[in-house]
Amino acid sequence: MSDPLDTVFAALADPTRRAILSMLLEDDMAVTDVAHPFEMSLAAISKHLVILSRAGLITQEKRGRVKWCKLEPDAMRAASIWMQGFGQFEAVNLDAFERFLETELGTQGTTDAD
Amino acid sequence: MSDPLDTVFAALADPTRRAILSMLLEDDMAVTDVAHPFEMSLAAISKHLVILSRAGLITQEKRGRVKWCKLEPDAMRAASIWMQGFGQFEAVNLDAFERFLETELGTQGTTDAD
DNA sequence: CGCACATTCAACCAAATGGTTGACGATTGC
DNA sequence: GCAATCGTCAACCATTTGGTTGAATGTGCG
Repeated sequence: MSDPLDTVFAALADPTRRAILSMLLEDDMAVTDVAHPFEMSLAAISKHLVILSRAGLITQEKRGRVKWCKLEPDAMRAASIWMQGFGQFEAVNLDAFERFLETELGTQGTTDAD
Repeated sequence: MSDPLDTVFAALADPTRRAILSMLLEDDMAVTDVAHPFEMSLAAISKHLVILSRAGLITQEKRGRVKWCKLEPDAMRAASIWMQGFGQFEAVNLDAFERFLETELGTQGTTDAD
């Protein structure tokens, strides 16, 4: 798994990780807070974050005892461009995108973070 | 793994499968011909094709004893749109795309189909 | 100092992945 | 009809993945 496309696509193949990325779209977050909405141990989330990190999709910066996670959307460029070569997709159809994001976020079962 | 994004991204995470998709970009192909450039058994390729099929990225039609594989780029739309929500990537930058496809194809070790 | 908190490490586990080989069911062509 | 070809199936294997728990490390706070 040396090709960056391998690691990026593999990282995106897991719904938990995609949900984490969606959360980080709103704001940087501490590991504990990332973990909060999921019904899964902190250690499991920590592993997911490592995978996202290795794929370059997030960066983590430790401030004090808290490690902050920051989305790095540029890591998706290569993968996005690769995919677009197949479909010659036009520029983002924002309506479709919004419906999609809603569906995606709405079906995670993780949405009722209080 | 019921979410279509799961299956599409997972399918794309493997370099052999991405190479197959690139090959199908040029033309429909029979399973045996898809397998030819790879140093791997026909059965292995057959499995990869099942995965691509289940992800909707290809369709297969049996004509006689030959099964033809056809690229279905529309299956990437959802995933592509999902990704674009993160980066607001512009529509295909063709230069960048071509460099990428070249890199991608050039690093597969699958290019010397005779 | 000493405890509570934030995060990772280590060991472990079940299930999935990516590959192999060999047998098998269709189909075609001599 | 029979042999060769196309492709999948089944069984098997090693490795990876995604999760668990419990201990360890590092940091802040009263």
